[in-house]
Amino acid sequence: MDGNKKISIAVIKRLPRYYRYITELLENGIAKVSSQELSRRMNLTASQIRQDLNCFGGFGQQGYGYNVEVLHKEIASILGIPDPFNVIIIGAGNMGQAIAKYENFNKRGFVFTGIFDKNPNVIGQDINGVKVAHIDTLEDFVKENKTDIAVLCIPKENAMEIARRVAALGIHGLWNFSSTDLHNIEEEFGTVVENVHLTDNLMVLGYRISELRKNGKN
Amino acid sequence: MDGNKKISIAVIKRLPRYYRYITELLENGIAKVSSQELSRRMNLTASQIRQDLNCFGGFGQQGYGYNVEVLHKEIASILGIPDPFNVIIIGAGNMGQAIAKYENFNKRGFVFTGIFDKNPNVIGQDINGVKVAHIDTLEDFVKENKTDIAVLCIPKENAMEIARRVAALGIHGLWNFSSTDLHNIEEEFGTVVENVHLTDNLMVLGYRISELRKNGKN
DNA sequence: TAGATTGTTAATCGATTAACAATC
DNA sequence: TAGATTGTTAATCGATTAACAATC
Repeated sequence: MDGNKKISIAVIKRLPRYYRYITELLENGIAKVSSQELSRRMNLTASQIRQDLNCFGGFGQQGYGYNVEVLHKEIASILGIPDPFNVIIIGAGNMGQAIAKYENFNKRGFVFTGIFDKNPNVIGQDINGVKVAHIDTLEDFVKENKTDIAVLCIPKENAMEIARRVAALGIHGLWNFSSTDLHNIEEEFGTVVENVHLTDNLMVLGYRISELRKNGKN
Repeated sequence: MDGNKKISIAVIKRLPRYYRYITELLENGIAKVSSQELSRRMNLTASQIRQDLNCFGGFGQQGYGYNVEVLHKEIASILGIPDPFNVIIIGAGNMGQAIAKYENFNKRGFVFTGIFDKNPNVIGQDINGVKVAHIDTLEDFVKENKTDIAVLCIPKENAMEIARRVAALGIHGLWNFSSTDLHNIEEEFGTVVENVHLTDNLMVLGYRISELRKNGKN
């Protein structure tokens, strides 16, 4: 009765990208798109696009293709954009501040509601309309303000402790920028964790450059 | 004669994570580790660890396991850590500055050498020991200073133009933070591109939270 | 109706896991 | 030598691609 056919993470990771392309088509006033046309633009196979979209429903029409407006609305709804997530940031250092000021998140249904730190020098400072609060006021804040996601922009040494504190408050999503893995948080608290291991990603780039030079050059 | 068995990207993406764990073992003075012990710590199968490491060589020893110091050195070498990459940043906005100030990159062999912008208000400003230069001086800078990687921290509207400009200068790696795909750059210039689509990643988190609430709660 | 394009099943490909012989 | 654990081959699993009947 619940139709849970468990969609694979590979498909889910492609959704935001579909959303970007469909939004662009919509903004350019393009009314319909076929899987073939979209495959050309996105550099995917048409087959994969049809498979992916069909995980969520038959949004297309045989002989016609996909109505861009319909598809845009459907993907937005799948991604939960219609009702926004409230986001707090833990750590008002360089990365925390950069995220707080990043305007794109708003457009995608993420609302920045609070930022916390333990450093007295930044507490009270205004960042994108929100005052940095002391980390010890976190619990009170979350009790009074619906909070969906906490962004961890803190050194890895404190990451685990803060993650447990945040998860214990019933916050359902953790966006982890501290370069460490948050073991057992998902299992223990049922909190969802997404990691942004920037250094890891940069190292992959480094590896690929080395390969390129080894193979391409000589 | 070149032993190019083409290592899959899935394996390469795990390398930095292996490196983190091995570094930790090394710092804790642990001399040896078996694939089983590592699998427990990293939450991977021992089989996968052995397969992965064997793509690059037989670093272990039957009946013993892996010598941590050896393994650390080998992975570092695979990732090109021994000889550093010079990195410039294009765009001195919030994200560009956060990256410029991020200390972890240094430890992993990435050296911040320049930062460029077109906004007169930030040009000349000192960021982590480097002065923001005008984007028009980019070409001269690269001619005089070996540059391996350019980080794009600019709005998506300018991303493609700047990417082509950077690639045309012979810079081999592009780390793209502008939320757009840099079509054809790899093919046309032979430049390696790694994308950090932060908003995409955040949207995946949003999706997973929605699923959690739908399935877990009722 | 004829043409186009989806939705969906089947075939292929690649990545992960299991098993075990080699060997320290 | 006996025990442990790798390196490596084979089996399994899952994701992508191809094919085509359904249908607009």
